[in-house]
Amino acid sequence: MPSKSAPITMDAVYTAPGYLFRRMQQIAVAIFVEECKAYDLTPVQYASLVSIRTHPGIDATRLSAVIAFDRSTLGSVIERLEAKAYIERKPSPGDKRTKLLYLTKCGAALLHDIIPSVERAQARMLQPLKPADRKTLLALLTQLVDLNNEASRVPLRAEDALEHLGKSG
Amino acid sequence: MPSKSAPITMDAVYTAPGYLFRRMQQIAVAIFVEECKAYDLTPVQYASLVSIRTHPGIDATRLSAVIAFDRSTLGSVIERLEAKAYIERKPSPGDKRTKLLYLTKCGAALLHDIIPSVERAQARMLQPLKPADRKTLLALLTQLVDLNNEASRVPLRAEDALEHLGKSG
DNA sequence: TCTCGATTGACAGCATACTTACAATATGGA
DNA sequence: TCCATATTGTAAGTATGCTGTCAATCGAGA
Repeated sequence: MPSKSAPITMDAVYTAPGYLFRRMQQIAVAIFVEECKAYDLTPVQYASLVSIRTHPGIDATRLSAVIAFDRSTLGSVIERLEAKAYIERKPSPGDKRTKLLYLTKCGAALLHDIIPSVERAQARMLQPLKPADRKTLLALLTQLVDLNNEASRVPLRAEDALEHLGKSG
Repeated sequence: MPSKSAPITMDAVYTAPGYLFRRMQQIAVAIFVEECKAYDLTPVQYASLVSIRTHPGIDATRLSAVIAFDRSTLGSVIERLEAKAYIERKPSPGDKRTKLLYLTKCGAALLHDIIPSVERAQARMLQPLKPADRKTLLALLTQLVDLNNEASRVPLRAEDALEHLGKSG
């Protein structure tokens, strides 16, 4: 029975998974922003651009499902990307409510140019670990994120992206 | 069957460490908030309370170093904790600039009561993994966060907390 | 066809998380 | 002592990330 130490020490924080996930996310964003400084693009904006490129003509709601990103927040992200002329919003011919998203030439060029920086950032995040440990961590994290998908407020729904192609198939 | 895959697929996002860290952080916060719903306390507020309890009379700047939390953001966190009467701010006798932070009786009681919920939340985050994998993931993550400490905008400085006890040593 | 429930984008509001800037204060060296 | 420099809390501004709500619109069933 440790009588000298306080009933609750900082270990209750430092060793908690939630704290480590928060710290790691902070670090990951800091590294990403630093590597991509020249392009003034955030991780979320990058993920949005990649998704729109992969699914041209996707609407905002489906995009939010594809990157597991809150629908409300995504509105302002799209706004900023449109302001920077990286994407275009066009009214849907079939549905007056939705606006379809497309990459502009400028956005496609940016995406092409930024890839080396993004890859450098992703590599830097794991660099302190031994190569074998990097693989292990990524595998466990992929597994955990997948198995916990429904626990998040905005579960990933990758298959939603296909719906705008037609719902027959 | 859709057309051929685009030059950049969503894998560029889904398999990136940064994306996995962001997802896992989202999930962790969602689980924490859900488990602690009855107490209306966020993860950051919880970490702040534990730190103030461990280091009574700490000031805001040092607190930010102890939980690796941005100094500016911490201001509003402290404000909210004070508004809920969980902590008190008292002017420092020696330094007119700083305000010292103390847990109130109400705050101490809350901290005592919320612990089971917090532990349930932390357990739930890793629950989908096998016990051995949980240990591995935590160990690798702890290592990675520590080795990447300087990469974050607000590096953890746990030893800073001791300074308010006197700088003679 | 008409109406009810669901969907969509927009908005307001709260809580992190960061940047820069600023005034008040403290500290160390000339 | 005086002054340059540093620290502290605060604030404004930007960007996630979530909760609600709302009007417009759509779709399905009576």
